[in-house]
Amino acid sequence: MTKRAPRRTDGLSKELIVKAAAEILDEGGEAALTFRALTARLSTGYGAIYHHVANKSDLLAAATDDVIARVLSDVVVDAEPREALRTVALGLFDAIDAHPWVGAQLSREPWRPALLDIYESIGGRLARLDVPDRALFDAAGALVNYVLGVAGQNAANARLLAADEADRTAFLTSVSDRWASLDPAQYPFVHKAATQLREHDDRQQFLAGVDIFLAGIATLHQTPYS
Amino acid sequence: MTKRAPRRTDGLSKELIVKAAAEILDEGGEAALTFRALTARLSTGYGAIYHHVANKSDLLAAATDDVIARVLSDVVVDAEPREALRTVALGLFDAIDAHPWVGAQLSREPWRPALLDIYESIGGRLARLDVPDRALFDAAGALVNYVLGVAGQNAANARLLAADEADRTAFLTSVSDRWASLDPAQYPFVHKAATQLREHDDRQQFLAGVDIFLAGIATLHQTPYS
DNA sequence: CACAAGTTTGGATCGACGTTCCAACCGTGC
DNA sequence: GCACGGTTGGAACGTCGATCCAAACTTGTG
Repeated sequence: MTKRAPRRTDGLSKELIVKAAAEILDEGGEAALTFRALTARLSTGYGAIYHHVANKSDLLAAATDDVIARVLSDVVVDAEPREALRTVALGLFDAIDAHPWVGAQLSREPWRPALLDIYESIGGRLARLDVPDRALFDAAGALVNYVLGVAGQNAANARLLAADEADRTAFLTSVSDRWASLDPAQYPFVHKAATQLREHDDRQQFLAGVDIFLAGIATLHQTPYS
Repeated sequence: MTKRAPRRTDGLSKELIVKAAAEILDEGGEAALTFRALTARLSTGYGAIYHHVANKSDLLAAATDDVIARVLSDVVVDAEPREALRTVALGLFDAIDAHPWVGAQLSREPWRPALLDIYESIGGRLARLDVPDRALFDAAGALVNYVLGVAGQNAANARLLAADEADRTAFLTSVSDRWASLDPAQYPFVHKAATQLREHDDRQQFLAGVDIFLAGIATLHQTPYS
């Protein structure tokens, strides 16, 4: 006669579950989020969780929407558009840097509310930069895709680094050495870039990319579509 | 007494396995590639496959390297750099469009040979565009990340569309309708962009993004780092 | 030609995962 | 005090990647 565990007194809710999921993701990465780990942390069963959440994708999407919404709402509304765009981009970068699983999720299921908000936040501010209407859609898509690309890279890096700073520099020098030892005849660019790879700062490089993009956008007024 | 299946006469090899894996991926998407499906197609056992391949990541990476190497080697070497860059970018786009699993893999494990070749191909041609040395690294990173972002998006779209053209337009109009029905006060940009979303061409939009980056990169000569 | 050593293959098996299903539990209205 | 529906806990199922080992073949050596 095995007794059943006592029923929880406080009610469960989707928010509670999403919060617990985000904690697990932050602590152990994407691989750590399993329904078993969730039931353990919430001391409940599968049934309770599936009653509030459709499936694992739903859970990941909800957690991602949470993070992104927080980032975007933090940006001051009436800042100068060009500066606001850099703030939005950097905010997204930092959030994805702190929660790499967000980056992976954004490039895996891009049709959820989180990406909608990102498009609005970026596209709306581009419009205030006097980007011609016909180019606005393409420009917003390009910038969002650049952010998503960096997001995916960050997530991938976090997946094989244990978020340890010593690991990071060790990894960077090891890759840099491998790049440097490549045949300069076959890989001239990568060979030369090895030094900069070791010394570069992800965040600064990301911002440099945003600036390149913004500079490209600025040329769109002068030379409208032919 | 169950007899063991007869041993295969022709030898297995990593190339053969990678080829079979690529076929399965093209036919059924990423979810279809399982070791069980592989053993069935090659009519062999798990042991034989694991003898030539370390694990599933290794297999996916090898298949991806194959596709990317083929694309990059097709680009004419001595074309005008600016045009060559557009050719490289479009080649990558088309390859990822034809094999969406490549896109997913590139944003999941970006430290493999495939990405190295992409960096070389793009960075090398940027160097011939007289991009200043100090900006070259950032510029190449930006362009590669843009390509990776689009790659991830393409892979995600392919994951929920069955590669059916009718599905695609139906999906596009359905999303477009949802965008159009959003509150214009809360989502002014997305609301307005709904029409262009329905009518847009992924390939052209991708190229427009490449041109924006190239235009931004062109400004780097005139205003060197301060 | 024999036979040992090494390589390649086939498939049983393992543990973990997402998900389904259902009995037990509890609050609420009658 | 009793039925009923929204909730909860956990056993069970099917599938996956991966491991492991014996059988089947190849190669080298005398």
